[in-house]
Amino acid sequence: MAKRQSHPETGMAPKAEQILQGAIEEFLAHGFAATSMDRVAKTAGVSKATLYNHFGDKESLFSALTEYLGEKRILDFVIEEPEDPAIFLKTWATAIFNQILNDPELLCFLRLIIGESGRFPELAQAFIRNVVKVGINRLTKSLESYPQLRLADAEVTARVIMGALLHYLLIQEIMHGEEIMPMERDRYIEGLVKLVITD
Amino acid sequence: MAKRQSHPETGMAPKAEQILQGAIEEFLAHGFAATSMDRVAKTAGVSKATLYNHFGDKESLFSALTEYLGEKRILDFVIEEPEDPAIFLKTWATAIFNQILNDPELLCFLRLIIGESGRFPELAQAFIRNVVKVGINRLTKSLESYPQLRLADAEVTARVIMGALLHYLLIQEIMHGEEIMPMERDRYIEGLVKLVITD
DNA sequence: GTCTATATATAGATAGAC
DNA sequence: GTCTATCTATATATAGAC
Repeated sequence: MAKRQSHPETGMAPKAEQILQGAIEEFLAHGFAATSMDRVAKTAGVSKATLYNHFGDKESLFSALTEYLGEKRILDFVIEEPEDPAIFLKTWATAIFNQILNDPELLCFLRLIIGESGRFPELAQAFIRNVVKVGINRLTKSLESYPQLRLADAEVTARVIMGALLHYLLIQEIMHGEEIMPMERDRYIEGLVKLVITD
Repeated sequence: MAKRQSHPETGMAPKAEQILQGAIEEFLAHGFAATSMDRVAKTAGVSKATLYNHFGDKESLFSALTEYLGEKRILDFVIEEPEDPAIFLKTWATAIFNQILNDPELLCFLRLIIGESGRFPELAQAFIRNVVKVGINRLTKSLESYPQLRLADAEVTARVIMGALLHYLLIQEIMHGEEIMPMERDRYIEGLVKLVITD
């Protein structure tokens, strides 16, 4: 019987997983350039040589990390689609807000991937392909399943809704604007739903 | 008669202005941590000592830079408000899109201020106070001047519209998603306007 | 595979001449 | 005020023992 050498879910060697966890903590907190490999090694509890042995260099480690986090956090929300589109929208928005706002790691990941999109355009594009596009396509399909909404352009509507979500997260949470431009979550969701529901 | 020692508009010493221009180029391209003071000095065409003489340290230089850029780029658009709100919205959105999309420096500034909002929360907050909040307040006022829109919540509507704008800029331009999720600007504006205009 | 110790480059910041 | 030259710390990355 062989010894277990890889994680049953991620298929990763235990040491690699351990390194990645340390790397996530450091990179999410400080960004790419301000994170040193010394600190990653220390946080992960391994030596620097081990770190370099598993991931060739700093950029490769960072790529592996964003890939890992991008795959875990899919915005591909599947919720029931009740008859009333207003209820659907409110339920959907509330669920996705709660999920993201209770996941500070995801908020930091968003900041990171945006902030590094100049140096690492391919990573930002992977995020768009695997997360943003999937989520918007799913929402577009859902919107299209409600013909009574009489939407002129479902995809644009889906993008606007995602944009509203993003705006809230970016201003209130990521950029620390809560006290400067306070806005209650329920009021925001309510207003957004009413904007989409034309009656 | 005294020699002219400061810029007539910014009130800055010529050398300080020169340094700032070099700093803008470097910081916008590489972010805070990845930008070295050596490179800033070289790009600005001064020695490192001169640089430190004008701006005490790297963080102070960065703060001065974000303040400078934040004051120049106010999203406080004042356009005429025609009778038809649909025309107003379309004109407003088109103008602001054109302004921002033709200003790559502003796009990089957005990326920068978001990316560094972890290390420099106060700078992000200053940006929100001086740029985002002002712009949203102005738009809210404009929306309120059209009672025929019968908006349930003008401020939320203004935020959603700004969010739609931001989403487009972020996905298409800043994160290089143009080829992955193509979307024509006019189609997007059209759809956004139709969403707000309930008829 | 994992460690300690180290090589080499470059960072932020300053001293001292002019 | 501005420069050249330099200090000190720390960065990425690797060599070599085990």
